[in-house]
Amino acid sequence: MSEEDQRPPERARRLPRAVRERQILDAAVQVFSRHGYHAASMDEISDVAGVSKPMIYTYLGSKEDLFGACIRREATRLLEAIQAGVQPDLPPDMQLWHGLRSFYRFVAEYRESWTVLHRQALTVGGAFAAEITDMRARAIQLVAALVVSAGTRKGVGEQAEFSGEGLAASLVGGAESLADWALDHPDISDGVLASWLMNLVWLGFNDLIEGEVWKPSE
Amino acid sequence: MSEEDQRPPERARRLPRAVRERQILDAAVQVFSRHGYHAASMDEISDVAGVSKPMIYTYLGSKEDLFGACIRREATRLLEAIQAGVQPDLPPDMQLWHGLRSFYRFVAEYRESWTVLHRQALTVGGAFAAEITDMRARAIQLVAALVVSAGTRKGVGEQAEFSGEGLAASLVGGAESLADWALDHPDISDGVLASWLMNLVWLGFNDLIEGEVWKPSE
DNA sequence: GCGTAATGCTACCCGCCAGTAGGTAGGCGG
DNA sequence: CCGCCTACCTACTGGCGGGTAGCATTACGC
Repeated sequence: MSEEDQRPPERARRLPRAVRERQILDAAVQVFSRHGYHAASMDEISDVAGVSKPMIYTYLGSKEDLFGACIRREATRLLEAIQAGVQPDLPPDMQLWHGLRSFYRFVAEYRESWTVLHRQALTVGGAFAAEITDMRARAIQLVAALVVSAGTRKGVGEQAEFSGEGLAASLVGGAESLADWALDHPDISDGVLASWLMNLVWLGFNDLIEGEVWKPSE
Repeated sequence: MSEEDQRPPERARRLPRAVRERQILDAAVQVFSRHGYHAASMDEISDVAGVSKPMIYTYLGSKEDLFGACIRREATRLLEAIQAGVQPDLPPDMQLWHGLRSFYRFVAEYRESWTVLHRQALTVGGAFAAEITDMRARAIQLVAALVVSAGTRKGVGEQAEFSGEGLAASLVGGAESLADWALDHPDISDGVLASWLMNLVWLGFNDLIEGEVWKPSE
């Protein structure tokens, strides 16, 4: 055996900073999504990224900074994915339909991003929890606006049984929960998932069991 | 100043084991709900409980054991609270209504229990996540049974647009999410919360914006 | 070639925290 | 008043993991 064979197994060497940063962020999202913020170790992240630990610190700062960078990148991805799918000039139900489809497509494709944002981010006390809560609140406001616009279009104001924000909160939560459920049922398409939710919230059980069906109006 | 004044501030002494265990569990739930499993320290728990650390280990075992004990106690409490409220011989919508009310009453009264069960338990990998997921799955199955019974009663089978389990998952998720939302709006009564959700899932937006209202059939 | 800056590493420090060793004190039967 | 058990404590250890000091190596401009 010559010493030539002894070269270590092809660890990519001397890459530009931007590329390394992306590798690190990818690894971090993966590890954070598996273990959560506190149980994740910088050593494991550096390992998965194929990079030594000091690199992470020189490029992206402390563990908290790194987590923040992950959260912000994935949150941006998610919001952009949804906004790319929605068309503002459609009627409310069709807007909701497209938003939901984009959302479920995103969750299926980037399940680790979703896990970090949904499950792990809230468990880190302080600034991040606030940031995530804020983002979620904005999503709820958005849906609430949709709901209220659907309502006022028909001339219905606020009543005791009809709070836009409360309804939007349940709807968003229902969508999120169905996303979690779908993680364990990967064979169900985003269209079907969105369809279930549309039928539930737009028609309600009462109409569903009468045989009515909501369908996207071409 | 006599030495009499120097006695340490009345830390209750020589209590029977059962009482101490309850104190410890109460403290643990409180601390876990604030910081999550990993960020919570046994020192803080022992401090809050008014007990030294070795007591916890002799009475309740390791940190993981302690967390398990918390989870199981609170889960039992929650399930019993809900089952106490529900009456099996009522029609499906009224069963759901009573279950929801009990649920929201519980969350309002024991918000720390709810936080531990809902937010923190999933972040501990391994056996607990599975345990919680199982419990949640049972809840979903229960609701699914309710939904399907409401459906078959009307002669509706499974269709592409109507999956009992998927619908139940979104419903349970919506209920949980609304519970979280309600934690920030403590002035809203459990009845109102349950009412919103009933109107959403039983009637749907389409009927709601037409002015229809679901009310408990007393 | 040759400085210089960017890329990248090994090897360490140190604080925090789960878990424990070993001892004290109060009640209780005799 | 004497053993003895149970309740309870102070004070420690061992290691895990965030963070860093200091050095090696390559690219690149001139």
